Amino acid sequence: VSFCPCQDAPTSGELEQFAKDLKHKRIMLGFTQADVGLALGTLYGKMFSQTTICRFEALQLSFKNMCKLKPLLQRWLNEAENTDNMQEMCNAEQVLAQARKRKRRTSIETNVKGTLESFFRKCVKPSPQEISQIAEDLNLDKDVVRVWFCNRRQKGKRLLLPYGNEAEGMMYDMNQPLVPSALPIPVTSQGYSLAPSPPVYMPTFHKAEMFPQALQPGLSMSNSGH
DNA sequence: AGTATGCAAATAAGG
DNA sequence: CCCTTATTTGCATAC
Repeated sequence: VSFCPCQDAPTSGELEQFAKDLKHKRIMLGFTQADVGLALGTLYGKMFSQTTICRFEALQLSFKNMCKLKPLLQRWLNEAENTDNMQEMCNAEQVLAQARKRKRRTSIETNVKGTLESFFRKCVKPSPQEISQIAEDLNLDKDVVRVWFCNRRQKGKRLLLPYGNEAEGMMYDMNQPLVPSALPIPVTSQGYSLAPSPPVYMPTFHKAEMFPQALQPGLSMSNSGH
């Protein structure tokens, strides 16, 4: 049998409340965001970074993502409030290092990135063999290079995407397929009304951050060094 | 010392 | 296995 990923589909209001609660109690109990992320690892075998916990508390994740993480954090909160030996859970990283399911994020050095860029200019889509070669040359993992090219291609397209304009309306409809009816919003019959691809949660109403990350503030081309 | 954030790795899902 | 598109996550570092 299967079970619905979104068991009880929290409402945006519930999420807001929970996030607020979590943060408050977390601080009361004397834990940092990093502690929580680590504890989730010992609790579920899936740890998270301080960044993610931070974003959860600030409701800066997509609605779906918030729903997915809520149960985990809910459980952490319960454990933590029961004054167990939480301290240990936050330090058992070594023993449960396998708790890290996700591959560690690789940091590619600036100069190496430059080299990759030059390869990219020569060939946007290298064959597996070529990728292996490049990987060897740069002393990187083959998959790291392969993924780099995938992400690079994706970025290329993103920068090329046509954006109508950045009107204040914020009603981004990107590209409506071929729907004759010019309905601004698809109106999903739910308490949560956002376009097909809700980028970020958006508690009340902000104005920025409507776009995932494609829209960059002002300049989006060259990046002045530092 | 924690927490926020920009950029972009890594991953999920359908081919 | 690899690609693409859409998203999730986190390193690094600014705050």
